[in-house]
Amino acid sequence: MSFVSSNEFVPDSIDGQSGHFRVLAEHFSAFVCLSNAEMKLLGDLAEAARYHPPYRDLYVAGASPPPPRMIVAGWACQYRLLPDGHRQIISLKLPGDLIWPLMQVRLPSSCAVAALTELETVSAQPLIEAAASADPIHPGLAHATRVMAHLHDMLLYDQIVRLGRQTACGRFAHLMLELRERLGRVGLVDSDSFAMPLTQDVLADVLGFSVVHVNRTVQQLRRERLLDVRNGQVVLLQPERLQELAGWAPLPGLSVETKTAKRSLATESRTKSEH
Amino acid sequence: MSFVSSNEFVPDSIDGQSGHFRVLAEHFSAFVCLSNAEMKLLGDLAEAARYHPPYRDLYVAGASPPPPRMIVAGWACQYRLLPDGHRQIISLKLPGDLIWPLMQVRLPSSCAVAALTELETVSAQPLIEAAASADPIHPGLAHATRVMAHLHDMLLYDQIVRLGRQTACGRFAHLMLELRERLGRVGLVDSDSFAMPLTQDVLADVLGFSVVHVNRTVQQLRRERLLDVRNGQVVLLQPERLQELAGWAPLPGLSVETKTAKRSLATESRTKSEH
DNA sequence: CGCGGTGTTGACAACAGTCAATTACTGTGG
DNA sequence: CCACAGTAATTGACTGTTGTCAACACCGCG
Repeated sequence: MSFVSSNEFVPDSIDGQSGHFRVLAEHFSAFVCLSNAEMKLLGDLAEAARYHPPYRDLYVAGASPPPPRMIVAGWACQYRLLPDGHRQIISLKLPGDLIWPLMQVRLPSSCAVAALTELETVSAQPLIEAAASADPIHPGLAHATRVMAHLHDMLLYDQIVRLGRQTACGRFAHLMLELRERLGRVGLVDSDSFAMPLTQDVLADVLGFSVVHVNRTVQQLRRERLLDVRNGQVVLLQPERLQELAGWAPLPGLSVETKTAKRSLATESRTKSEH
Repeated sequence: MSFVSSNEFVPDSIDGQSGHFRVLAEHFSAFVCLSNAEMKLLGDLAEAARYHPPYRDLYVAGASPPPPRMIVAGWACQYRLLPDGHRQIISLKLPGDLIWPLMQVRLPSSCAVAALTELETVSAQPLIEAAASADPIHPGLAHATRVMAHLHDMLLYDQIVRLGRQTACGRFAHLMLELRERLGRVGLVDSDSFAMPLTQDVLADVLGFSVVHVNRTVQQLRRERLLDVRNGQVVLLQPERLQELAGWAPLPGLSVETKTAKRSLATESRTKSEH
């Protein structure tokens, strides 16, 4: 899988096939130790990448779900259009991500999926089948795929918290921290810096802002020397302060459990007198 | 299952056991036709309801997930607390809903779960097992459970769109329409009116508002005679106008497919010149 | 009767969207 | 090499929305 096969239907190969395998291998290895047979399966998948041009819909809301695929290069998103013309991006899909998380049942989704950049995907059918099986041939792939599905849900929760309860800067910082973590799992982060091929227009639809306000927020974070976003490159200048600003907490169960004081709803004392 | 068994650990029985069975049966029947054996299984489950007092945590974020349970009476919610003391409710859990949607793998969730009212739940273990099995003994239960999991994801998408891109009134109206639909599936809606046992404080944390703004929004909708919320009872006065206001679209695949003009991201023309 | 929780209201300030214009960057063709 | 067009980023002015604070009304309950 280290050779680059002829790719006649791949106008601009974003990355070599070996890069595709690397993404898959790194992403799965982040959750589980794979056997040689499982590695080989990923290698086989990586050889049959399919190209998708940028800004093209991969799935239209309400349609019958196509066979599942996994991104090996490029970014995509899941989004919804409102009658008034507004768009909300539900989630960003990065290399290593499954495009349709819905694996339990083949029902149409209320969200469309579109490529945000040039995109290359491979079939995820074997992974889905492994994860659905009670006694899978490839237990490592099965487990990792289930973990990824769980992580997808956690990301949706994060997105809800961002949109519902965070300030502009906190929202932006939180998203950048999420991207660093996710891209880090597939080896696309280099010392708190990573490529983010999103226009401010797209960022606005992720964060629930107007384009202008995305810009204002970037300016402010830049002025305060917390992070820099420029030419599709993000640099986290002060990750610790960003985490504080964003109320960032690492996902439980993946890294070490943080023993921060957990306040329950019952004992919640968000009363007026507290301030 | 029509008799009411002695319930010593149920201080205030919200509803008889037969009511519990009714909720389960109606919810599953909304998606699939159940066999007699499957009905019997639900009946057995309904007899062993467990009581939870209001405003008590059922699950603390980061903890190891307990065995899955399904609500048969009362409301609960999944929520997250931020370091600054703010709370965001991720999703509301109504009668018929699974409390932990995460069925693929037993990993800790980043969100806590709390009862919002007096609550009664039954074990959902048989349902989870059926849904996980490739060749389940109870195919109806299996399929319905998978559909519910899918619906849970769709609800998260709706929540994201509400928080990200809808106006205050639209947000509120959208939530009320969602509740009508969900409660309608378990027979808890009576001609566009239903019980909603939520304080405005809780609504604020669902909708990402301040309490004051929830109140303002309710007032406005009431003034415009679109809906009325009073004493824990919601009345949708003009459902059609509310749907328009909320940009409401029925979920694809469940009811008839609406053939509204779908605009793709690629052909999107939300340009400046359009206005 | 007083108390605590909830709902309601008004005043004010902070935040965020809209509009419109300008600048920066890119690739194209001459 | 430059002019040009098109996209993206940036900025300022203004408006509308939403949060905060503070006070008050209502209600069930002891």
